[in-house]
Amino acid sequence: MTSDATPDLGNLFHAAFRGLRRGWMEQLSPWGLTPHQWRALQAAGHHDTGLHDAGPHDAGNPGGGLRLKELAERLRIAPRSATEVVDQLEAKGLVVRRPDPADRRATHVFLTPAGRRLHAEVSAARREQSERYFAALSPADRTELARLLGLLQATGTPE
Amino acid sequence: MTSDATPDLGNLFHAAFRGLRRGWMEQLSPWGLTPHQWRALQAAGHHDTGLHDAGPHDAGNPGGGLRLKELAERLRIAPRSATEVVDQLEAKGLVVRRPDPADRRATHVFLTPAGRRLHAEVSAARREQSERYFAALSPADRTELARLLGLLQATGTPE
DNA sequence: ACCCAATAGAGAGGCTACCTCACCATGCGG
DNA sequence: CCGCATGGTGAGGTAGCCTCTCTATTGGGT
Repeated sequence: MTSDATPDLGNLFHAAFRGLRRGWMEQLSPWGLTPHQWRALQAAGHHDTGLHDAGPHDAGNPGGGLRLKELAERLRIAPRSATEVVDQLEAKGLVVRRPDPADRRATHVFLTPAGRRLHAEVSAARREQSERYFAALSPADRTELARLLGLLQATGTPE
Repeated sequence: MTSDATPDLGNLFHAAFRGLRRGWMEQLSPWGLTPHQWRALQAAGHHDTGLHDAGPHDAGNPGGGLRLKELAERLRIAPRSATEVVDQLEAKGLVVRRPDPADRRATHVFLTPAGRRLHAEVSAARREQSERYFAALSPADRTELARLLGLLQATGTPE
């Protein structure tokens, strides 16, 4: 290539990330989830898990409900596309739609027990795979990497 | 969630990488290139740049010639899909197809002068953007990051 | 020298994940 | 009660990828 004097962090980053992502996608397929479906499930689960019954500060947001609009924003897709992802997850029995009692225009997405279970399973598997991937690094190196990535994320993700 | 108990390098990695990639894709659009088109151009240019950039001294063995099959392998797409990408690049006047004189079944892809110029431009712009992205890190940190990514790439990318 | 499986590329057709535009029901300030 | 904004979705389009199939070639075995 051009020069190894300039390691080109961008390329390195890309190459390294690809290894992680490939394993990640292979991880998903046994469960029949596409990356986006997983992300949606995760987004819905993020509201659901642990925050359940949290209540008052989430006005009219009963525990696991994520509006489709919000979901679209999180996945950075058009609202219409969020409808599709939710359709798919609903067809798989992983989530359900429930009307927002406070705003009857809005629909909330809830994880079903199956959805919650699968979310937990995939989370665990993903963590384990991630663990395996980063096993090449010593604990000190991992800490260091986390620090550096944190720096990048802080400046690189304005929002 | 468990996000602060377990730093979860995977997530961190993903988040940080996304910042880089977003900028990268925005970088491409002014030139009317999709990420895949750029990757294909780069793959073709990889054969071309630096090796034979000035001289068509061996028109027989294509200095810039990349078989579509090879291109497909590099982009990790089906051979048929490589045809499409090359079609697009050819329509833009960035590459040309030329038959392999040694194997008349094969077709080689060459960068046109315009393609070579654009490749250089985008490379420079990308490097600059990358530079800006990693500006959050001190030189020492960058070296460190490069080392860590190198470790990951080595083990995480078997091929 | 020939035949036949293997290979390179491309045509046809299909799938999926996105998008935009139009539409309906609802909410809310006048 | 009206008019406009907002949440979700039906309809329809596009881009990128796939597999299946076809043609032209190549090269090894007999």
